[in-house]
Amino acid sequence: MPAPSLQHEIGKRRPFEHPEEEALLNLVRTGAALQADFARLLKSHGLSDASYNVLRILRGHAAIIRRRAAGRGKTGAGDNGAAHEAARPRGAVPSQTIGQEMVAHVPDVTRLVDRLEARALVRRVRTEDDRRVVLVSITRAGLDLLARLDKPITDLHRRQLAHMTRGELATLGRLLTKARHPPSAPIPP
Amino acid sequence: MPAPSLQHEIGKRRPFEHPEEEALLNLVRTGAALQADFARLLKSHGLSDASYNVLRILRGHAAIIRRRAAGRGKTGAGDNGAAHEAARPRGAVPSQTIGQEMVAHVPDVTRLVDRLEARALVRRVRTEDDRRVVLVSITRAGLDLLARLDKPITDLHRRQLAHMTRGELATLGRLLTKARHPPSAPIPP
DNA sequence: CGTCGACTATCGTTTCAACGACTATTGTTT
DNA sequence: AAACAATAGTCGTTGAAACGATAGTCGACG
Repeated sequence: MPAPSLQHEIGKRRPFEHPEEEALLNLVRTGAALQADFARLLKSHGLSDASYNVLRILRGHAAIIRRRAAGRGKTGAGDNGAAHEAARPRGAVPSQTIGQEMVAHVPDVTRLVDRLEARALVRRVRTEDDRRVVLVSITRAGLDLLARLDKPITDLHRRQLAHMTRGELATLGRLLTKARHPPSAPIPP
Repeated sequence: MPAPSLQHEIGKRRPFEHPEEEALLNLVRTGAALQADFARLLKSHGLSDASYNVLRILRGHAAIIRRRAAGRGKTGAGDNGAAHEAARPRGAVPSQTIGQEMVAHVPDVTRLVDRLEARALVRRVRTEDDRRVVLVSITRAGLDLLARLDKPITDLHRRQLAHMTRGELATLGRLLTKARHPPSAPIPP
């Protein structure tokens, strides 16, 4: 069965006037469809897209600390080397950093962290240095949840595009990156 | 300036293990970024993505009626031929149809139509035939709003992908369509 | 040393989406 | 014809996103 045309798919009665419009709609729809499956998987574990993103960021920073410590040898330098998650969490990042690294700009990290903290997936700690900032770090429970999600997510991703060849994926990636980065400045507000 | 790699863009520290994962993330992110500009344009006119979609659907159905009437000659057959928007609206569709034709599945068309009706962009009418169904049709104000949006939207779309060649757009479109339609059944619930 | 300006995070509020329960109406079955 | 199931839409409620205003804190500067 050949793939149905986009025009037919959305019940459009007139063909597209410009190839840019068709490609754009195609791109947005495809992205949304693929992400919908992803979001459904997350929701089955009680996570939204944004909250999952926060957890991933926090795990990433925790991993940095862990790698650095490992590189310096078993005995941690400077921060000392408590074996398990200490009261002073390693890999804690200010809320602001979370907001910057998120895929979708979320103007209210506080509420997001609130909900995660209520479920004990993250932890909040105030620093002595700068009492304005609140450091957020992922807890053991949060790491466990992510670990449980890793395999299903990888499987889903690979399954979603399993029917594409390596060459197609490479071409697609190249074109997407180019599409996202116009030579001129991004669209003005 | 070469396009920055996706890996660097999201602050990822490890390269992607599988090309599928990278392509997928790239696809989702690109679609979201492009749609964000679109949503911003809509919002500047007080419309959300979903409400715009509803209006487009209604206009599409109104256009069908208009085209049919024109094909049959000036004197409309069956539905009669009032010149301007009559009290009994042409091109009215049940709410259920709207829900089916929308790009994103919205489980509550009622509220969506509520808000549009409150702004006099659509109109609700009950049929005599089946008193359960509510027919929705677009008003003159709704058509005007859409008309005002048409050009900016087309411009935006073309601008967003203006730096791609025809060949690239064609290839991108083909790969996207293939990506969205795996040979196997879609991802199960 | 006190004040001003910039910054960080939180909170109040409004708006919207999602899920489910519920009412009204139609067609079907016996 | 009466009971039944199926359908179309509405409504209540919960949860989350968006926007703006606010309080607390730090650094610089007079």
